[in-house]
Amino acid sequence: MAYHLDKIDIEILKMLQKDSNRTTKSIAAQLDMSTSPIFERIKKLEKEGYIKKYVAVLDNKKIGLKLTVFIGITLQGHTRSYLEKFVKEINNFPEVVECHRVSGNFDYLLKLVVEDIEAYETFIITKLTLLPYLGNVQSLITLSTGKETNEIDLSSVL
Amino acid sequence: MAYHLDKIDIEILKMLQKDSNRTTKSIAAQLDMSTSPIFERIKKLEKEGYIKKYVAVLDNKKIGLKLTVFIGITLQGHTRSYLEKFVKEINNFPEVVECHRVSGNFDYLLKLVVEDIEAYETFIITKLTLLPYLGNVQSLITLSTGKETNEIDLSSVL
DNA sequence: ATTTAATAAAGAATAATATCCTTTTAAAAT
DNA sequence: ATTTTAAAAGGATATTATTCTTTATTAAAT
Repeated sequence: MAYHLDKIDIEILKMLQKDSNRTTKSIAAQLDMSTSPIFERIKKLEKEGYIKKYVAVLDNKKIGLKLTVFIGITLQGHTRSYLEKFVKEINNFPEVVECHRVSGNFDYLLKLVVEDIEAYETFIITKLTLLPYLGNVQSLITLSTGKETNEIDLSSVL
Repeated sequence: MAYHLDKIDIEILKMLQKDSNRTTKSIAAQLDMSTSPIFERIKKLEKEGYIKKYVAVLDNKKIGLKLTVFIGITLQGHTRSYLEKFVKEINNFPEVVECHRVSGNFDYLLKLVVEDIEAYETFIITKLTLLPYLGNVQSLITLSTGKETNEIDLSSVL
């Protein structure tokens, strides 16, 4: 039987996806509760998989990875085994942070984070175009980013 | 004068962007150091902005947000003030997790996380299409996601 | 309505970690 | 060689996470 999120769980998730270093004490204070139920709820949310992990969010640009690129890709073949192989290969490329199979004008949409245009081109030449069955490839180079977060909208849940 | 990252800093960042709940003790052990320099380095990485924040990564689907959509948008006008207004409006939409100004076939690329197709359509009708100067709008509906992370490739840095 | 059972919260005690401070080491510069 | 600087080590303290026990609340059953 599946565990169901209640209003308090949602509030906890909202806080933790904004700042996971919040202490149980501070969360408890905000929700007018004691620390134990907060602690237990968080543990349950982790165990049940609602919280997948805790990570540090880095400043890409400051660290030297100044370029984000989206790449739309169409494939020439669409056999199941090939699609799986394609995704598997893509997963080995550390520059690729996202890979989505999509409907619409492309088969796949990739998101890359790299140092600069040169690193991008190197990726295309030495990695991407070596994959077989590659069809059309169209890149969207990011000029500026107006919003970039991982925070999902929990207000619509429940 | 800017602070410069050395090999140890990079190693710390690698660990923390995989799992920010690692204790300084555990990081220190892995790097064969004592806890104090690790602690001080982390504080410096935070203060200098290399680490922007710590967040919990949630399981979108499990929580009920089952659909990711990318939307390519072209605008009819391109005055500076309008572009700024556009981004500002977009920032108020909690469904939108990313908004990039791009070169290529679109002016903007958005990433949305919503409950389902219905929520997506509601967004389009009640929010997106109300924005003025909107040109072409093209959606890529995610069918499946082969990779989705925030981990950037630090092996290329330094 | 009353009792029972089950669940969640509260409160207190302990263990582990973060945080701070002082000392030591190592490296660089004079 | 000596001085100066920065980083690391080591230890002490304050917070927090974690565990356990008790209390309260709710729902179910009689």
